[in-house]
Amino acid sequence: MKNTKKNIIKTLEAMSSIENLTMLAELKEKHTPFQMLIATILSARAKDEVTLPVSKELFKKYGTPKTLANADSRIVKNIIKKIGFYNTKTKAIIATANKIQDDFHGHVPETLDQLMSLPGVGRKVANCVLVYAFGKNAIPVDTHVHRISNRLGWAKTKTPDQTERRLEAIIPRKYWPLVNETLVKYGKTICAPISPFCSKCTVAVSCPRIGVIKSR
DNA sequence: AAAACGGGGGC
DNA sequence: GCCCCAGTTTT
Repeated sequence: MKNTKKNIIKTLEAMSSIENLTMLAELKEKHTPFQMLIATILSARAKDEVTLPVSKELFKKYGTPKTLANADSRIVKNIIKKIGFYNTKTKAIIATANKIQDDFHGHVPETLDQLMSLPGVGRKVANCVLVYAFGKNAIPVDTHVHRISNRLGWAKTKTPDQTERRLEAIIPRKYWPLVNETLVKYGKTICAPISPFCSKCTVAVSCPRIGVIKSR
């Protein structure tokens, strides 16, 4: 099957049959943009089942830029310890809270460049905040999106950055926010990194199986 | 381009 | 006990 825009949209719709929301889509319901930002920073290379409860626990004490900016790093470190990379992440989220206070009047910025200027925020986290916290058009590319895009032949790329450019070129803007949500859900369940459940994949017919890229 | 950061969950 | 996990920063 050729990678026309119509076919890609059809494939995305076919993959969206999975009913569970991603962690970020779930968090969106009851959390502020600042809390979405912090939870997204914390989620890097960590599992949702750990990140979710830890984030909620953190927000009980430090749920605003003001409170987190002035937090005791030892207490924060202890709360988020289970996530891993906790030294780095503690420093990052406190510094980010301070920068939001000092440079952005206490509000999470809404542009990609400004978000990426925050400590601990790279392109993926910034794009996630744009999509999940502010409802803007962007395509956050994590390992799931990168892996599946390459398996399906939508992209033949080495880096997530290249994948993002490619997807933005071949997918109409109005579908951009769906790409991350759909592919992450699909990647967690069917199109797994190591042993994908191809027998249960509803879009296998569209999958050229151009090699199986490494999990990381 | 490669290394460092990391505890917890799954098997 | 070993491997993996919604990346980012530093070397």
